[in-house]
Amino acid sequence: MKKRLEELLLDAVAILKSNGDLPTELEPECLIERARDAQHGDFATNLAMTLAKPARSNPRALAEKIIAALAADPVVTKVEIAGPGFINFFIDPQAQFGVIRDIHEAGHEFGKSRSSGAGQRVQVEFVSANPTGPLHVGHGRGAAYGAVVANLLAAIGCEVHREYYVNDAGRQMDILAASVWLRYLEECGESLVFPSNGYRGEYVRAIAFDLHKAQGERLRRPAAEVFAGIPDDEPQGGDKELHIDALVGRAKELLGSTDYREVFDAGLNDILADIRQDLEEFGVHYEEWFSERGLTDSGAVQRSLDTLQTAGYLYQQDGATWFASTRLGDEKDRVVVRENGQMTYFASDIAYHMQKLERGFDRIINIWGADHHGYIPRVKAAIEALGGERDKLDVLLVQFAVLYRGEEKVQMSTRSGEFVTLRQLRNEVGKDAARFFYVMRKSDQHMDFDLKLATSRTNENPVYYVQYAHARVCSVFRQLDEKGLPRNLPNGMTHLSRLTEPHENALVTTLTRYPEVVQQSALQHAPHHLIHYLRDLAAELHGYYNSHQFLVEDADLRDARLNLIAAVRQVIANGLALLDVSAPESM
RNA sequence: GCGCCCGUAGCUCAGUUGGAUAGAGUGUCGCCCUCCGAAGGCGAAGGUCGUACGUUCGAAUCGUAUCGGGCGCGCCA
Repeated sequence: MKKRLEELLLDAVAILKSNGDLPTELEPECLIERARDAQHGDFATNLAMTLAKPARSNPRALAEKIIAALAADPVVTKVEIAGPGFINFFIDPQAQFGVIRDIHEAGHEFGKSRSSGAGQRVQVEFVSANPTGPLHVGHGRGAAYGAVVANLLAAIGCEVHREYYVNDAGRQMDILAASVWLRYLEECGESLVFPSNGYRGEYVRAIAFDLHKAQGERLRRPAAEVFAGIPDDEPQGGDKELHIDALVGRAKELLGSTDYREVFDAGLNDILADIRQDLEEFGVHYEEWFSERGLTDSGAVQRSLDTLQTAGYLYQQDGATWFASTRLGDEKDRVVVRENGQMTYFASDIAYHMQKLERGFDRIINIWGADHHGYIPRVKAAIEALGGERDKLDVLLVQFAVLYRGEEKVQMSTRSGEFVTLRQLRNEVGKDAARFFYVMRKSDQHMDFDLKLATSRTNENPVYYVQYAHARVCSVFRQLDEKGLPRNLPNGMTHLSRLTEPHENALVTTLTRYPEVVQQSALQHAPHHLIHYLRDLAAELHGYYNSHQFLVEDADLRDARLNLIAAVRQVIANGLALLDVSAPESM
């Protein structure tokens, strides 16, 4: 419908150009918008206002000329000029009823399109939390957001590749390995002081317990030997970083590389398996789990550095190797190889993005916690230095959610290991509410997540509100059966013109908006638009339900109304499916 | 100190990329079940869009300044 109006307008502009009323070189950006207010008709354009200045004419006069040049269309019942020069279009309500047929025919496909995505290969990397412990509620928002963005992109025709970057190398993982081993030694009966900077969570003990069961005392070393000559920990007046690093070194030394790897992998595999299961249960699926360690093993890291070297972006200073990212818009240059010869995390990330480029994605989307925003310029710089286009990469930032239980803020502390995990959240509020709440707000905005509200089974809860609309339609159809009334679907389609109530016209208009909403949400990576739409649609359904009886005597009207509410049910189900929230038949 | 994000109804948030009288939900108050599910609906009240200049036909939206809040500024990941 939008397109149709745009064509009408462009034709009119062409006529005015040939008349000499408009300069021929003018390229109008034809913007048709949906009117915000029903009084302004269905669609509006500000064309006359934007063209007024170059045409050296006043907007309202120009608008009249445009309207005069406008070809007649049976669908358009009225065109009028309003306000400073808007042209408002009124659409014949009957003309929109086709959407009910469309929805019925397309079913769960309704709302999907191919035009804007057009087979683009898009990679979406999200969550990618270090496998050093279970996912917490902060990761949950990134998980829900990433999964829905991926669904939305797929719905507009993109070929989506969902990926989790596994940070299975690096210092944090070594610290985890050391933590597991020390807990294992305790399991063996050794007595020791656990490092303040180690991973103190209960899950580490569990891993150590299993390790002890599997390996017996084989990996045991006397605590005295382990701690001999290790610099003091912070509580003893030392440096906790030096302390833990020395313990990592000692573990490698005493265990040897094979056994150390055994301990390391025990931690990694156990936690990764937990994360995978957690996400799986949350409805988050990946095409690929990409290993950081694999980048080093395959030589990709070295290769990416060589590329930068040849391109002239690397230099030596203070014994380290630096990437001259300032030349590509970063605030300072970054170290890629440390003085001690070790690669930095950033070096792996350069290699990872090189791989992303090499794999030929048309677009690369990274979803990060908002606290990483300072990291964007250097990654974009790396992409450019590697010969890629920096605009291929979109970094979408997700702010952390602050949890509340009613008025009361839920305290979280990573240090003590007593943070609220995603699993705990799911157990408390359920998958549907968790997913809905996480994407209800604009992603780069702080949000308050009220656990009490998410679990409440009342009208305050927006999840139930939308789901209830779906269940309510299902209930009507159950009633139809119970009353023994027939339903004739084709008959309803031929009598859609019986739908003349304002509620019905409004609902039909809202239904025609759905594909636009999906498209807009996808292109803007903004699932909250979809949520708002679903609430609007549910609200209109509830309003309709309260003021009109569907199961009326008049079979033609009844069939038409049933087709309408069935279409509403379908669209709600489709929207909830994109969110991966269930659409229950009864509640 | 520098950089990025954010200040909209009592509270939580939208605002279609510069458009028409700034909108929802919730809370408060008043109504609506002999009727397909009241987990619902209808109505009322509630605003100097942080503040001040500026850009133009027109600003919550763009620019500058300022106040307030968050985050980031490692040879950590």
